[in-house]
Amino acid sequence: MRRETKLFKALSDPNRIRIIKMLQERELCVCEIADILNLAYSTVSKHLAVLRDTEMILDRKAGKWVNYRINPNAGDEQVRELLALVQQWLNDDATVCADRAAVRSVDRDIICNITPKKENT
Amino acid sequence: MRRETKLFKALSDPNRIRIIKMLQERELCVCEIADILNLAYSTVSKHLAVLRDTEMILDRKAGKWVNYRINPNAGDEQVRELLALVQQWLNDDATVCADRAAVRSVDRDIICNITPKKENT
DNA sequence: TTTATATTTCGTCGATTGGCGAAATATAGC
DNA sequence: GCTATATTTCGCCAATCGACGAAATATAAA
Repeated sequence: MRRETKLFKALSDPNRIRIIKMLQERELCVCEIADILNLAYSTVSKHLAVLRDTEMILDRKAGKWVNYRINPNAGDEQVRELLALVQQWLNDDATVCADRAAVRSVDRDIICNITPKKENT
Repeated sequence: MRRETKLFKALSDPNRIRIIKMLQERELCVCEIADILNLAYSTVSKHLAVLRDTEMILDRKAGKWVNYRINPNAGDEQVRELLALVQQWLNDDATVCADRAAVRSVDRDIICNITPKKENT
C-alpha cells in the first residue's frame, strides 16, 4: 500500500503537477523548469527526485545538462494510469496553459546563465 | 489545480486508502472504522472529514450513528476516475484483505460500547 | 588545470500533517 | 430532564514537507 500512497503523494503538490504537465509537452532541463516555476534549483531538484523515485519521470545526462522526461512506457501500470489521468486533466487550467506557452518559448542557453550571454551590445 | 492536488493528497495516506477500500465493501460507521484501523475516534473522524471534503464519500446520520459510504455517482468526474482506480488497485494487498474480513465480521453493537453489552453472564 | 556552469546534497526554517486525549455536541433511551 | 453513547472539535506534540541558500559534485570550455 505504501507504493500506492507514495504515487498519490507525488501528485499532491501543485509544483510537481506543473512539472509533469510541462514534461508531457517536452523534455526539459532543471534550469528551464526552475525558471518557469520561479523556484530555486535545489527545490526543483528535490521535486524531480520525488517524481523520479516513483518512476513517473526519467533523467538523462546530456553534456552539462540533465534532461528530464516522462517515463514513456513505465513498467508499472499504476504509474501509466496516473500519468494518463494527469494528461487528460487540467488542460484548460490557466497556470498550465501559461506554463505551456513558457515551455515553447524558453531557451536554456539564455536563462541558465547567471551572467546572461551577451548576445549583442 | 488546487482541486486536483487536494484529491491526490486525500489518497496519499494509507489509513485513508484503507477507509476507502473498506467503504467500497459496504457502508460503515465511525466506530467500526476506528475499531478496524485501531485508531482513536478523533483521528478517524478527521480522516473522514478529509475524504468527505473531496466528495469521495458521503455521510448519513442514522440514529446515534453516522454512516459513511462511497459517493456512488459523484458529480465530479475526476473523483469517479480516482475511485475507480482505487477500486481496481490493492485487491491482493494483505492489509486490505484483512480489513475486508474484519468488515464482514464487525458488529457495531458490540464494539462501539466502551462498556460491552452484557449479552449473557 | 583552471574556470564557469548545471545540478545535487546538506542544513535550516516555518507550515502542514497525523496522531492522541479532553471537551463539546447530538441523539437514544430511560 | 437525565444518562449513556457516538461523533466532532479543540489543543497539543512529533514528524514530515516544501522552501531557501550554501556547499559539494560533475561536466564544458578555456
